[in-house]
Amino acid sequence: MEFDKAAGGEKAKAPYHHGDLRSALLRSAEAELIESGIEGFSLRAVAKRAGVSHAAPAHHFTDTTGLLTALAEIAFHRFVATQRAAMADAEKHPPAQLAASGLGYIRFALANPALFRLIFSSDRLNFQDPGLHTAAREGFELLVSLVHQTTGSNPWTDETARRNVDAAWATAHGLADLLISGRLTDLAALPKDRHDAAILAIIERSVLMP
Amino acid sequence: MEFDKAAGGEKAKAPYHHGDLRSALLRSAEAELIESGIEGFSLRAVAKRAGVSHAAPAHHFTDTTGLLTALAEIAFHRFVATQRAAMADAEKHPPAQLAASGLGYIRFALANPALFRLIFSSDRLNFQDPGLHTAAREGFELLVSLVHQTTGSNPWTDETARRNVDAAWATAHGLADLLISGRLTDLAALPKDRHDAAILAIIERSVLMP
DNA sequence: GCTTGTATGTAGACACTGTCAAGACCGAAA
DNA sequence: TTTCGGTCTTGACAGTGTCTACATACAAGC
Repeated sequence: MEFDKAAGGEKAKAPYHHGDLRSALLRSAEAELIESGIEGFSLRAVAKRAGVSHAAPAHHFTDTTGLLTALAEIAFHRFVATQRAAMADAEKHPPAQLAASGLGYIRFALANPALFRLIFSSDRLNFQDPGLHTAAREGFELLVSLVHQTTGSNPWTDETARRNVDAAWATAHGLADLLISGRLTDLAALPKDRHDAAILAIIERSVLMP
Repeated sequence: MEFDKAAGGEKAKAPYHHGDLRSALLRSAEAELIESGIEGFSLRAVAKRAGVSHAAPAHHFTDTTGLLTALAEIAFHRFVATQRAAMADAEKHPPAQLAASGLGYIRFALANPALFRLIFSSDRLNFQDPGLHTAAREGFELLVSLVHQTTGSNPWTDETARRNVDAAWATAHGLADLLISGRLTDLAALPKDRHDAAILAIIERSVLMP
């Protein structure tokens, strides 16, 4: 059983009150998701991994949906952070930034397939949840602003620009989803530089410049 | 496909031997999948819907994976058939045929979101199964041949052509997956003709002509 | 006509699952 | 000290997949 160092510095004997069970459960939930997939995900396994009673997760997150929703919120933040990191490594003019964000999108999926599946293909998430809703919106707004800068048209008002958003999103998303399900094997097998170059090329042509 | 054989209506008294339980179970499985989603899918619910004992499905399909794999095989055939139907309605020159197949791809997803999710996002399928493997390959080969005809290069041998396959597939797949998860709401809200036109335009630019 | 074999289903049991209600524990406010 | 609210455990319940043993029906072989 694993226990993180609490602020009190207690050891050996587990105290009745965990101290930071909420985040420990989220960590266990991610590990379980990676190991068993969404369809094999089990609240009780999460509890066991955290070394806690079987009903503890429900106490913190109401039910399975609650726990997965909280985890999805975290995942979304990491997802957007990965996109921003890829952007930081790219040239600073808009088209390159847009393509780089797509590359980050795909990198996150490849590095975290279970989390990617969770946030995009699970029917056990509550998108009414304000935290998850905001986190998801953050990613969308990044994409919109990148398309805006790249094409010079505002997707919030211009329909052609909005179609460019759809196209860029779909291209990156399709590549990500097909890659993690093992369906673009030869693209996946390319060495990193050619792999990235191929992806960037595909994403770039998805947006039509005016 | 192999669904309806004996269109015999429901009898009042069920005989011990159902007669065509295998296909009845597949029909029930599809209905259950639509109603409960993959994550809520239950063998026992399928059995109950078919009016049969709880262990009957396992007898025909070994386990849950077996039943879902058999259903996925049927779904793949319908999926490819929908693509071919869309192609039949389109102009007969290659680029239009390729784009139309993508439109069919997306139409199937919108009409059968549960089946689409099953064949593309489930970890409960056995792709080693010959039937499923063949069915899946059929769709891929259709795409490859369309890209071949459109660009004049053979994707099986030419790498650039292969990247065009990746791009076309990813674009259609991304649009499909995002649409059925309700993420491209304004594209989805367009009237049918403009909806189709927008999709065709996005798919067309995904493939780079030589 | 029989018997027998084999498909096709059923019935029961087991270890799991999520969720609910009730209680045990602990820190701190009163 | 007493009380109280939040944290966590315990026990129960119905529902799950899958295993085993058993029941039924149909079509051969004699």
